[in-house]
Amino acid sequence: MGSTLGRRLPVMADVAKEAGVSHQTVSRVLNDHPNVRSETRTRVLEAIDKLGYRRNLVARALVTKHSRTLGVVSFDTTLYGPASTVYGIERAARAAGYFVSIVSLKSIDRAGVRDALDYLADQGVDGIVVVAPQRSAAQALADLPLGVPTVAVEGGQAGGVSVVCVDQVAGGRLATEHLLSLGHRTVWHVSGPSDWLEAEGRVAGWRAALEQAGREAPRPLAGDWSPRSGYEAGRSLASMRNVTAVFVANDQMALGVLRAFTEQGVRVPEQVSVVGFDDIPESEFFSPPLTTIRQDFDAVGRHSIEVLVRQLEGGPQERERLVVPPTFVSRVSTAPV
Amino acid sequence: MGSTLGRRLPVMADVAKEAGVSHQTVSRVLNDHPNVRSETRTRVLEAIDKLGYRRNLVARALVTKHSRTLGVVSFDTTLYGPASTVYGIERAARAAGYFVSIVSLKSIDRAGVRDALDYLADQGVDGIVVVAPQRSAAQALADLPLGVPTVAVEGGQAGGVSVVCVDQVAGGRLATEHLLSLGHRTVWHVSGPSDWLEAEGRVAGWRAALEQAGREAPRPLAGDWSPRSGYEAGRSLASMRNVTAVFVANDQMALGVLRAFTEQGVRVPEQVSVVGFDDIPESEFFSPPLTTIRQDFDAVGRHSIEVLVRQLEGGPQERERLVVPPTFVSRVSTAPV
DNA sequence: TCAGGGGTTGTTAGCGTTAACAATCAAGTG
DNA sequence: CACTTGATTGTTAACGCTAACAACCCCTGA
Repeated sequence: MGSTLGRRLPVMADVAKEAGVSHQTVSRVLNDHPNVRSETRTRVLEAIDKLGYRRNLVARALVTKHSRTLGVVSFDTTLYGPASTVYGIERAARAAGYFVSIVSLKSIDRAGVRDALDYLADQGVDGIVVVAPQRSAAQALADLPLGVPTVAVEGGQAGGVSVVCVDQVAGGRLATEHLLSLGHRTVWHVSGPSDWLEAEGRVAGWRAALEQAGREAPRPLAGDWSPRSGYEAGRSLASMRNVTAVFVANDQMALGVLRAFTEQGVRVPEQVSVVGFDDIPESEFFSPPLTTIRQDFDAVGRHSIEVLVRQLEGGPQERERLVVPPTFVSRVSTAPV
Repeated sequence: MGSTLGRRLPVMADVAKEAGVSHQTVSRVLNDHPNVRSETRTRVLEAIDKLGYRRNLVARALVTKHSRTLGVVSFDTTLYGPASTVYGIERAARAAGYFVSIVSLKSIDRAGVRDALDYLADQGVDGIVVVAPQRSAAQALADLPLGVPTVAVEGGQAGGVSVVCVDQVAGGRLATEHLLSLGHRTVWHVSGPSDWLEAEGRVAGWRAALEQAGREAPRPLAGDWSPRSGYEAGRSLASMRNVTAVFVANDQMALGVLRAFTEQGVRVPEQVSVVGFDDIPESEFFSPPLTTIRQDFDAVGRHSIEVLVRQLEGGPQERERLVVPPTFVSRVSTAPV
């Protein structure tokens, strides 16, 4: 029994022998080199087909120094925002012919980000996308001397690397101006955690709109993005007499606010108007359906890959900064005073 | 100028020279071989440190035939369930020392699954986790002769491979029995798409509980997991006189049902009781807070990696089938008749 | 004293691919 | 007809690592 079932997977040399050519010619066919006689090409292709040959990408990566793999570092991909962004990234990367290797951090601190980056660099990724919504993550990026092209998503002015983000300030402004245009004296704000750049941007936009209208900005109530923290903020708000309009920094917290108001008998939008942020799929079915600011996470994901691939394939580029505008989504949680 | 700044990354040979040993000894230190004099070891470690050497995992994978990368195929990681599962998988894999490469499908059909699997196999992953909630995906798995160890999550009786899943039937039963115990005559059901195994399991559990109690099962209304489809089912339900209890196959649809009821002036739980499924973070803040069945996605993710790693490192194993029990979460959307 | 054996280290040969260069052949050029 | 040119193919040498084996050390015990 010359060969037991030690069925080794076929390698390039096997194909070469089968087709009666050299392994290099097989390589040429696989890599679409111009100078291969079309007859030879078909012969090779047939051999490949017959043997069920699949090129070994690891060996290829070793010699080319390119793995065609991109790394993604993200924070809690359980949240709708990060999940959608990563989803967009993954699809765009695949469309561009890259694999995606993911690291989800449960907390983003300097050390965590550095570890993740090291981990990916070790694996030999060609480029990295860091979904870096927290200031600390953005900072960690700044002082990393890693030799791999990197793009930051929501990374503020993240040092040294290109950034793709949604214009949070414009979003905050949009929400606040809408409320003001409805005749509300002022607008309260339930913010995200203070070390998140997105939270900061929304606060800035809210404050700017208020100032521009000559209104005083009340003290914002700080949440942590969770429905529960929104609920707690909502209870505070409900107990105050003069609140008629609230801009909540994300839809999940807005849900909590709505719940608190309902419990306290505060009617939305009759007594208080509420605007959220994100436009998660659920918002349309809240009670009442939530007016909110929509972020195009998919576009953010796609753009980040575009920028990264441009850097990868077009040689060293200038740092880019790509800003995606948010849009206003009108539903029923807001009404004139 | 002998060396321009052609700063090549250091390789093992460089470390070897620096430490005055052979490259093989460096390899031995890196791989924790027992027979290395501790003095030599420290010398090598120092050289590694000094040069900032990092082992090239691609070269290593080429010779060992192991990439220490696991592939994950999932469906729409934007949904809470898949997202949480993948999150659990990723963390468990990393803890076990594996990288994770992800492919998110937008629609799961046979061809899509096959492509994804091929794609990952090409990349040289050591094992694959397929989050295969649809019947078609599970079937695709059945007739794949791929040589890579694979585990299916929610894959029903997926042919040939080990499966980790939540006991959907038990969940459906739990929900229905709760409603029945509250004195409701019968329980209506808003189901998920019929080609999803999870949907099917929940229907089966609901039907079994009803039968066991000697009640007739009304015709289930089919949804597609989205809040909108729940909303539509809710409108139908609201227009019917005899509905007092509804088991909805996921929390998002339950939100839609709640919304429809609110619009039609049907009060929950006073007039109708509603039970959801999943226990997403928002459910607690629905109006009213939703009684639901909790799935431990994190545990599912962890277990799938455990099973896979066991297969990877312990040689060929028996097919396993690991079932995670769901739990009942009582809130305010249900009440006695 | 010398054979035997474990601990420690070095040498050599791949892993499967692509890059660089050499070789061959047919076609055109003066 | 010798000579360049371009297309096509083959040969050889890496890429950076680990496995297998060989070599050497020092210690033991007869």
